[in-house]
Amino acid sequence: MMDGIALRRALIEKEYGFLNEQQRQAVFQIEGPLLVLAGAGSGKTSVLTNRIAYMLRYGDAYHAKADPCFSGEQIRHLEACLETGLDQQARAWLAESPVSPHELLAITFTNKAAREMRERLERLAGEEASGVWVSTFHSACCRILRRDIEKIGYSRSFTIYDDEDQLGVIKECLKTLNLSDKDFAPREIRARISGAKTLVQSPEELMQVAGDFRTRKIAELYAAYEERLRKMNALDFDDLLLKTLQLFADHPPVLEHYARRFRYILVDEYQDTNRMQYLFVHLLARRSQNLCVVGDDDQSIYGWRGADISNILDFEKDYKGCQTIKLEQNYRSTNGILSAANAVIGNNLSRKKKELWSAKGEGEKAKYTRLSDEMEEAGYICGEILTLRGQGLPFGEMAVLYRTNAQSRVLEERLVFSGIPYSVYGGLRFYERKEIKDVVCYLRLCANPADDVALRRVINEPRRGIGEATVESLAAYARQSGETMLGAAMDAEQVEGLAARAKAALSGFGQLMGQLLAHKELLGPAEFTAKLLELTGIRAQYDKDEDESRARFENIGELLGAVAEYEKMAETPTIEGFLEEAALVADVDGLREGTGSVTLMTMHSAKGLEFGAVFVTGMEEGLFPGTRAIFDEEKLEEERRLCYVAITRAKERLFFTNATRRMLYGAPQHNRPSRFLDELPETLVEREDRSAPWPSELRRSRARGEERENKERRELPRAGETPALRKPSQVNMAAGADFGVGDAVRHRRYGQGMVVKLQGDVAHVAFPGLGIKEFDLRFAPMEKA
DNA sequence: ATCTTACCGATTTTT
DNA sequence: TCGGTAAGAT
Repeated sequence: MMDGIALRRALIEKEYGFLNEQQRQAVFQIEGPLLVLAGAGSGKTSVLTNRIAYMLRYGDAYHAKADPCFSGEQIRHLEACLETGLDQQARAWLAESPVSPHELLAITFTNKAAREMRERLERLAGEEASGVWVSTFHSACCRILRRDIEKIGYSRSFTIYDDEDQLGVIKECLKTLNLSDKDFAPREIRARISGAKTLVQSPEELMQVAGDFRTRKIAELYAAYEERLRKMNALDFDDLLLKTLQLFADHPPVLEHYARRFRYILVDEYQDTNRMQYLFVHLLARRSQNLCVVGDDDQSIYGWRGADISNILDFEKDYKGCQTIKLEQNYRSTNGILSAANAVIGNNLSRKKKELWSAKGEGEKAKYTRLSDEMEEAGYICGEILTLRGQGLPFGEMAVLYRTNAQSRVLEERLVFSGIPYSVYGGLRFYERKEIKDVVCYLRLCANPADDVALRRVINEPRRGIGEATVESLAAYARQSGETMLGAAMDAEQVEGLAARAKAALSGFGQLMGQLLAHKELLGPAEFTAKLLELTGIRAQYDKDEDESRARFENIGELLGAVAEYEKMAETPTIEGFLEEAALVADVDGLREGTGSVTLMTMHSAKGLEFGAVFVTGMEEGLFPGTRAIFDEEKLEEERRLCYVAITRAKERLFFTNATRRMLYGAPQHNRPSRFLDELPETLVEREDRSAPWPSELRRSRARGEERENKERRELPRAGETPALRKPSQVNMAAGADFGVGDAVRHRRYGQGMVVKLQGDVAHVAFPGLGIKEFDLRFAPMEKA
């Protein structure tokens, strides 16, 4: 007969019998650090949610050393349960000091992941689940900061700036520092500042490590940027984490409070954490050591935005006594697809070895097809899509993946032409639309009168005759009087050097804001927003009989709907609360699932999704892997991981395509097939070359017997006409040197190459590792080497 | 102040 | 090729 401990274990194992051995191990291991290396499609979310549900219900019952001391009657009942399954009674007896919901913190990267986890958890654990903090890094930090940010010198009503707002601030800073946005592209500055913040580097620290003039200037910009943000009581997305770290560092009792509270912490997608996120988790978990991280180093594809893969690779070093569990059984794909994925990723050196397998059969072979150009590629894909549809696969189960968004256009054209329903993922999100952002900025200005960025945006929206010059005078006045711009606008009469008309316009705006602020006190968020639309004239502005106006106002209607929805849901609804939701939960109109259309998206955004059939397009050197990755081993490995992610999205069917010749950014490219294709074993892929010896548009026009127009298209050399007989003036006018086939050349961007073909003004130049590119010699920044 | 035309530059993206 | 932005016209 079993003892109490063994019986308890047996029962709990039975209760979680739907999980595999490794998954169960991960669920039951709740004390101490735990690293779960979850391969693609290995049931990671299931482990995460079941682990939480297990903790809430059973505590540490599986590993508990204390004898449960069951009575004879209990034992009889429980043993019966071993056969029949557990009932409520049995479950209650098994529990061993269950974890309380408020001791749990589960962190994800995206709102979508948080929502999914919360939903699944509620299904598993019911009511109790609502007490668990399931949130993104950013919203967890936001919550912490709303409580205590005053301790580090911000007001609790701080505003969150998105990247567009950031650019505005950076442009302002460039002016103050007298720097040109030509030399310091605002987007680059933003990336550099974000990079520094991600490394938890202050402006001073950046200045200290700055080796060159440029970086020193960037450090100055960073300092100015920080100062501006602080004045405006605003935080950017990085600040949500950074300021939380600062709060923890400067006020240990605050950290103490959360570290004590969150005895159990789970982090999803750990391979994507950056330094700030690592530290945040580390600080909270240092005391309890009950930290469970789940991730897959092979799916780390966000290194370029600060994700530090060594966080997951070094977890075992950081957390002594850590348990590591690998989930290698895949529940998504056929073995053929998994072997392809394993083969590709096996070429990476810095990784934890994993080998995916599945209980599904071998499945259909993957198919690689080489086409002539991107139009042919798109056409081929449409053909295959229709075939698959004919075989009964719904459109909604198919995805076309590409490396860059620019590739989607041609695909879309062909899909429309073929009458295939599709939806493109990516592009402008709801809260980034102009009309929405305008309204949101009015709301923001009402919530935080110091939000000068919002003011600049709305002060002349709709048009009320306040131009750039007026705004700059206002800003100057505000700067020297130490007021906010709104404050300055409210006593516009004081502002010097302004025409009477400008002053009048400014005070008009000031009065408008005064009215709005008064109404804000009296009305609920939804009513207030409606009022705002009237008073500002936004409603009137869009009240025109044009399609665009109507569409934009419809969006505003949706925004009103979102405010009303928020008002219904929130305990104490406020404009501030709504704005926080809008800033952090930007996916009101995310990808509509189950719409029965083919999905077009980048390989990056496909992470976490799955489809019956997947097309991985543009498999070309220079595109995938991209030019920048080819000479950089680390970047190349990240591209390879991206390839792995793309492949593992497929459940049943997998297609690779590429084109001999591709128009990219208006310039024709000739790329060799991607090296990732070479890494796929011959036995796993069926290869077909459908590329034509001539460019397809040429073939088409020939077939139609058309005359080729000379303007854009180049003439092919005709028989009897050699390049040497061409008028010299047409050859290399600007280049100043005569090029011939076989010449070594140096291109400003691509470096050393060799001319392989000359057609009039067009030279075909081969670059090692990059393939052949075509240049118009009259303009190409290229010289003889 | 606002509208129109010439340029430049260009992975990947969430919060 | 496309879109966003900067200088020029009205």
